[in-house]
Amino acid sequence: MSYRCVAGLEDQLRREFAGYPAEGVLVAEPCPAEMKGDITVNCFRIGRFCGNPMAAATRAAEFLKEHPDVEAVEVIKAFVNVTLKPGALHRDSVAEVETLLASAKLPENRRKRILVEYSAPNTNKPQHLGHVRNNTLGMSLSSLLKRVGHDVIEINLVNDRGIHICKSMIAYQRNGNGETPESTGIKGDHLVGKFYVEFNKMLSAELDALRAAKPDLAGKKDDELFLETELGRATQQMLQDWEAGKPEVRELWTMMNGWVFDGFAKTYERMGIRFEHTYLESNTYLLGKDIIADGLAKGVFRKREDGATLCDLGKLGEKVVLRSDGTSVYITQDIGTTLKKYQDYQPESMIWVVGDEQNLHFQMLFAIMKKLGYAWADDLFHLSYGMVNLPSGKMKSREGTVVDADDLFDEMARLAAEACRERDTELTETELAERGEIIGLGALKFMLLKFNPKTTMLFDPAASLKFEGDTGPYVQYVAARIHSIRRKAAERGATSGNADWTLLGHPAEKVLAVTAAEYPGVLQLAAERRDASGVVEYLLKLAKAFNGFYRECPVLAAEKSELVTARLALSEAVGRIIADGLQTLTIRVPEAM
RNA sequence: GGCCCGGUAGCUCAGAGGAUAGAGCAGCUGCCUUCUAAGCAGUUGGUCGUGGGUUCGAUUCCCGCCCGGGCUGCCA
Repeated sequence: MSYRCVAGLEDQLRREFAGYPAEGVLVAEPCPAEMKGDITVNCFRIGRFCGNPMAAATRAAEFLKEHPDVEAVEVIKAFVNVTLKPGALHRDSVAEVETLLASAKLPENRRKRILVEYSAPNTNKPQHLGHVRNNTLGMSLSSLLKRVGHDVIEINLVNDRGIHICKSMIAYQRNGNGETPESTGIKGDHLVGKFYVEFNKMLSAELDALRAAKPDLAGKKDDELFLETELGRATQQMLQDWEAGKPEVRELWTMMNGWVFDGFAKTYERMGIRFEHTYLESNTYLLGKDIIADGLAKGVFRKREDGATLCDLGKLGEKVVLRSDGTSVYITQDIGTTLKKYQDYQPESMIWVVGDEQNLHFQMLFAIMKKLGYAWADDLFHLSYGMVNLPSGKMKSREGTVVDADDLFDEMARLAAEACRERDTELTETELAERGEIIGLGALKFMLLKFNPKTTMLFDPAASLKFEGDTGPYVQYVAARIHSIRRKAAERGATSGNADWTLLGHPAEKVLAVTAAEYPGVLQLAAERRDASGVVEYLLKLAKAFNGFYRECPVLAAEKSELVTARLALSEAVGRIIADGLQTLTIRVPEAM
């Protein structure tokens, strides 16, 4: 979607200047509010193709002045500010909104099959705000990539085995008294998490006692003393029993993991997440060893004197890929799992949504995959995101300072439902609950997506529970307002058919249309950067432009019926874009607020 | 020590070489018999960490330094 007069200008410049690129370089930008004009053509960008920026601007202004779509042109430095005739402006922006929306799709030859892995929880405790950020980033990125035409496969890789799982199991064995989610009414993941916390308490107590009894150990760290404790040894033994397939351990593990999976399913459902496939680490943790043997034969890896197998990664350093006893390390199974994912789905690109503390790990993983010679290893991407901190500092599971995902959802939904109740006393409890869910969860996701993924963000619960200002509900509110206008228009028999767009020459109408026209470009740029935060910023801008229009230009009370029709058409077009944008971010759109 | 990320208004954050650096919150002023006030209009608030360099032009790119965070295991 582009403005005809700008495309025409580029064609002209191409004829006049031999060096002018075949692919368009001029993008019409919205003209700043304080300047006269609808769109701006920035000729600094094309200066080098046309002599210099000023010459380009002069030539552009000459051409645009004569163009039938153009009402006025003003040149300031190398900026050419163009005032368009309303009919032309709307024709090139919102008049055919379905065409505009469709133009966000990439051409077939640029679409890819992309595997996105995210969430990757452990099954020893419920999910917290950090997971919510991960889940939100992963699902929105997947949705965004699909929106521009890619074939996206969303997968999860659950860490369902290991020493941390055994910790919850040991505590349950000792203190569980046969409790179940059914008998206690506690959501399965929370019940298991309770025993994980209990384990850590018991361990702390034993460590304290140990240090008191043996002063020579007092200076050692908790990790170093783990196997000095009875609890630690029991946990270690349980892990070995699990690996050996000891029936009673496997049985307990299956039961407790089942509880956790039931709990996670509810959390995912509430967020609107559906994975195409969930890999279990208990099935994949042995993968990779055979590849190491191959790599060793090919000379990609080498043996160190002490027997460990390692990979020399130049600037990144050396990475051990097999211990001297021949067992796997973390990266070994990641190598194997990466290959397995490729074999299962043949993606052209793979994305991992994982916290930034694993930046080095992924650099090494990708470097190793390349050294192993896989052609597809050039398109592996770590979507690295920063931690979520609280005003009180970092979240720490052991210190009980985490913000629990389910509790947070409940609180957001409850407050949103309260606000709905104040506005409309007629609503039933069911309706309130539904709206609270849409608005509360929408506000949370929107807030998490507003930040650039890599920034370490601060989550202020008090501020986040407000629904005013640059928030999801602000955008949802515009959707609700538009819906309300449409409903009332329908009641009065007004329609948006055969709109005469030439009537929409009010500055607020033109700004709204110009802003709307930016949407496809915003989606494509966001997808290219693999960062949905641009879409969030854009929706706020569009919603703001609509609110300006809403104030300045009454729709249903316009002076004449033709103007009602045209403004209704503009409102509906904007409503379509807002809904499309929110859905792309996996945020639901309320009909009323 | 080395590598990576960050430092922009009181606070939280946008700004991928371009116009006089933006938004929200907080503060202050107004606006609900008018399509939904979760809204709108206005206003206060800045040596863009710092010192150099490249450029017609630098918050943006390069180098040094300061401050904060992460990583730097035969942990995951």
